[in-house]
Amino acid sequence: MHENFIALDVEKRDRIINEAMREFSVRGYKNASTNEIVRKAGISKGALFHYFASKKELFEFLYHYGVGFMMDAIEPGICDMPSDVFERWIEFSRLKLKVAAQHPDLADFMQKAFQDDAPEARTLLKDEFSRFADNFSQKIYRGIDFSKFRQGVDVQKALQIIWWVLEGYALSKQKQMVDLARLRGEEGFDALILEMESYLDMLRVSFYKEECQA
Amino acid sequence: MHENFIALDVEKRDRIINEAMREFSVRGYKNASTNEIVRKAGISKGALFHYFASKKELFEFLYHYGVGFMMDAIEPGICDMPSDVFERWIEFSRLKLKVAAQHPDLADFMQKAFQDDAPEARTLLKDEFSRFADNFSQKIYRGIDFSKFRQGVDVQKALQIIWWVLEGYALSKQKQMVDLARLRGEEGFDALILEMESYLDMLRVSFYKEECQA
DNA sequence: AACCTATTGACCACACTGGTCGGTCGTGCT
DNA sequence: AGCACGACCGACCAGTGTGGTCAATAGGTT
Repeated sequence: MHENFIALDVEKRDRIINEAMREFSVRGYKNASTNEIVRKAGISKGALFHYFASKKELFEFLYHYGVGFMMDAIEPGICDMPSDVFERWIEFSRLKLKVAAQHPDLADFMQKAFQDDAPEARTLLKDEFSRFADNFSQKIYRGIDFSKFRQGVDVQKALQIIWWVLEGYALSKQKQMVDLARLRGEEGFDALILEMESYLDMLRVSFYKEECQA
Repeated sequence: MHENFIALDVEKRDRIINEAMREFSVRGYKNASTNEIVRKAGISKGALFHYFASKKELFEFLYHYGVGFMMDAIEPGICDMPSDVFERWIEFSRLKLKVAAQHPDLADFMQKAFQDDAPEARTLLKDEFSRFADNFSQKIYRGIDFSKFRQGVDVQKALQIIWWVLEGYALSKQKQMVDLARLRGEEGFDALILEMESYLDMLRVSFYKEECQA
């Protein structure tokens, strides 16, 4: 269907993808305006509908593209994850935050698209994402070394707390992340990850047996 | 300005307030439709513009009303808060969650209204909310008993963690809260608060000196 | 020249907007 | 009864923005 589009110059194609994703994520499927997309992407209305038969098809392409992108970005990094929850989840968060910092439009789009309630946006593609998410949640929860936890600690609750702290940190630094990634690249980003680890270290002391806190 | 509206039958007035808040919160200021509001509230178009001179004025009324409501709901409960962070913040969360469970439209509206980027929605009223928020953050942070924390614990980070856990819990149970509040009232709600406390207890053990964990 | 394809942007019918206004109706006063 | 009043109604308005179309064009290749 989208041979025309795929054959496009990479720069132009990426510009269209980015602007379209941004528009969809900011205004939702229904209120997203194709006029606005073509204006921001610097192409003509006709061109957009030359590449994609309809708004819906554009959305579906973006969704498919987004899932694929996320897969490629995260999958290789989580093949063999350590059995230590902290190490594992920090690594996972690092990967996730890196994508979110380097491709904020794409990350926003995927998040919002998943919870968009316009019927046109609620297509079979959700299944695609679900499979992808299930795959991940397996890799995230399967094979954690529970023996490191102190006796008397409710492990399920401990995991939940660790997760909330990771999410909380990520959320609180979201905007900073994007700016930092743009201005300073790796190093500024790594400093934030380090700070995130310092929060988790406090939990490690709390939840792990003393001999497991190395 | 809104004497007509205020003089209205309470039931009708609340219906309009609720539906209007819901519409604004789900679609944002700009995309909210007065047609939809009157339809859902079961009044005529003429009536709405009889009560409020314009869409903007309706929004401002709702905002003002919302701030007042929150004040009345939370203020009395946080006058004399305990110096123990856990007790204090649990109580605060309880109050906040209760409002959110019993008046979800209002809670959503206040949250979304504050971050709406339509210029009409970014009025001086933000100041009103800011003052209200400052007032709260004082009551929340001022006079906490830091002496209970173990030596070597970074208190600022500990507070942050506690906060993230409270937020995380609230977010994860959001939908459940609304249903539970509607179906079972107090008791179901209290069970959730109890569960929330159990998470915090784990942190109390971690962060507090042993003699302060009673 | 002739042909081809990618691209343009003026244009379409239409959906829907916030707001208006002539009119209806119930109520209370004279 | 006649009258005035004000709450309320909903058809209607001009305006805006929509997704999508299509004749015209630009630019390259033969």
